[in-house]
Amino acid sequence: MTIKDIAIRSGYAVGTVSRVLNDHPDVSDEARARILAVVDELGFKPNSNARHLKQREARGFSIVVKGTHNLLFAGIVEEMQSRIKDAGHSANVYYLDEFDNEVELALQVCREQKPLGILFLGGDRDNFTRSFGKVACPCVLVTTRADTLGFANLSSVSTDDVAGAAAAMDILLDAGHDKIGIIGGENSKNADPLSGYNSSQLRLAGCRQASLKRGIDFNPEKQLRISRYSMDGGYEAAGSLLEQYPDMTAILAVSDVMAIGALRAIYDKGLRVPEDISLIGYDGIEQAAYCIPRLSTVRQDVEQLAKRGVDILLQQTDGGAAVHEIIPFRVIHGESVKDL
Amino acid sequence: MTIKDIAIRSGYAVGTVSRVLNDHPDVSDEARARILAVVDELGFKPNSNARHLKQREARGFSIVVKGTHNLLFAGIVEEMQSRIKDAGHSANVYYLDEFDNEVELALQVCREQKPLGILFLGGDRDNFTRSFGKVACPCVLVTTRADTLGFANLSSVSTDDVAGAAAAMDILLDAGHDKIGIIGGENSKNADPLSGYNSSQLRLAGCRQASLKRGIDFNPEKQLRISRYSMDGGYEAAGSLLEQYPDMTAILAVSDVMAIGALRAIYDKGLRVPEDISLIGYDGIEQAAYCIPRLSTVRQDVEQLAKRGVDILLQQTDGGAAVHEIIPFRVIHGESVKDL
DNA sequence: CTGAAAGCGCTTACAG
DNA sequence: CTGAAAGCGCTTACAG
Repeated sequence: MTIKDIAIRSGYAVGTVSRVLNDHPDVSDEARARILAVVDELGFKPNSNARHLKQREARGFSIVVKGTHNLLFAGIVEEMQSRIKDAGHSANVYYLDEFDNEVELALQVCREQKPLGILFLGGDRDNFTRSFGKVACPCVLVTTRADTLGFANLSSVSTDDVAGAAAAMDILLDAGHDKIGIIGGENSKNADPLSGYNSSQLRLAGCRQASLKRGIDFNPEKQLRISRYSMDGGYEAAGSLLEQYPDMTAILAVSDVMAIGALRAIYDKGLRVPEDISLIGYDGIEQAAYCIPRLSTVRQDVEQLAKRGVDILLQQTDGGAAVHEIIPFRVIHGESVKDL
Repeated sequence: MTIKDIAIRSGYAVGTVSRVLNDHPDVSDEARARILAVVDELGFKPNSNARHLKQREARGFSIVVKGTHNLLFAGIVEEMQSRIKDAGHSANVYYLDEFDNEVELALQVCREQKPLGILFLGGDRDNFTRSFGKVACPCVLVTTRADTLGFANLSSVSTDDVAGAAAAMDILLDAGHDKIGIIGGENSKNADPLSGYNSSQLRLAGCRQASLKRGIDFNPEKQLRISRYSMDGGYEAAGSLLEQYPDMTAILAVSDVMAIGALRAIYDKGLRVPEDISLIGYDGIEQAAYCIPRLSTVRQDVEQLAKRGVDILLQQTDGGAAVHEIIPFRVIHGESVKDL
């Protein structure tokens, strides 16, 4: 069934049907009523391929989510969708694998859907450097800084990863720990885990800074393990630390998911959190609060990241300049850190 | 940039370019090489709107996932994607909200993408009854039975929810528990939680059967709470049970996610699992194994569900008849159930 | 093996 | 306010 069937059945031309379907103002009430009745009766749905193929004007927003299973992003997406809807717009969400190229996907979306703007949840700096120049619409990168990328149509809303990780580290240091194992997150293969702009790299830099500031040596060889962003990865990494760094008294993981894995690894070695090993995560996902013991962590402000991301995108769509905003994090004191 | 640009630049006609792009056999090696070189040089990507609009023959498979955050489905999707790829096909994944209509989405996908077949992860029986008749391609419903729906093009691969829940219940009963609180899952509003074909309804039926079989009364008023499929929901439901059913010694939740919430609720009341309250979940998601204590649960066989789902779909695509297969579940003995 | 042309189902100036 | 027509970027019989 096509628009043509509706035209025949309603006695109007296809152009008029199209106008009704698109809420075009120049249509008589009579035509609108008649056509909508037929559309309803036949259960007609326009073919969006044809629509997008022809449509030149941009409509709706797109949200590109890097990492299907990312629990932090899951919360942000929901919040964004409802905010976009509240602003009277529609939103399409695209999920891609953690290791796929989000900018290439965005390029395709631009070509084929012509969105008013795009929100990126997470992003790999290299992908942006390489291909973002070809994206024309306003975009906001959420949870990752984009100020140093220097694109005029790319804003960002993020948490200060360096400061956040330093704050997490400070919790452990303040509690008297100075033998701290650290679990970093895997980025693009063979990148230096300690320098660079990806979130794990920034967080590890924060850990090191916090250490050095107190005159405590930071020895990656001994203290650091790199892991996938998964419970399984955290489990392995913590296991390795527990074995090879026996006088360690605390572990910091740069994501809660890995911390949850570490928690179980510690128990499986016959140790307890926080009695034997203190533990702190990062992100502040819902699950952290359901752990036993409740996980101490640094919470990224999901509501604000979503709200400001959408606000800035809407603003930029109206011709505003790119903005780079830092949203404050919050330290969550759970039950997983013990004073020495 | 369009196929026309490639045609001009390569000196061939658009038809030939299209043939090369679609791996059509009737193209000279010379033309193929020249055209691919230009495509590569210009970084051309065909517009899939135009492609799908014109294309009559079906290509690729679609996976429709009901519930963006469903951790059980997440594992299945990954497995399916790799199996479809191994079979030399492509797969598109569509995620929708738990409360959106998956069959309507499938209908749109059929109209616009013309897939060879569709895998549904989760499904609401009412939606299928109402609209699945309009879906023409072979489909497989995964994790939910479809045999009683009676559609010739709809197979299913699922776990026996009644037997699985009865097995979970038996673990508690065998351990000597006879005052068991039960957390059911929310379906379509104001449905009877105890009769019907949705997974929670079937699982609750299994719980009741297992109870009655031992001559133990099943009193929904006292024993049953209905909850959203979330940690938060499980937390609330368990809290309510703990307060209003004080001599309860065990809780069964029809999903692990709710069980994780219940676990924390029990601790927050100053009680311990399994010393004071035994706990068992359902599904066997990865997280259950990371809980402290490790969660006892009934595991759905994710690999087999994915494998058989894909196999049956491929088979049906070649003209096979609809098949309804039951995959055995496995009882996982964690650390969360104590013998009384 | 290749080209020219019709057409997929829409939207959108252009007339009237 | 409405209709007739061009055209979005592809694919696919149909000739040759």
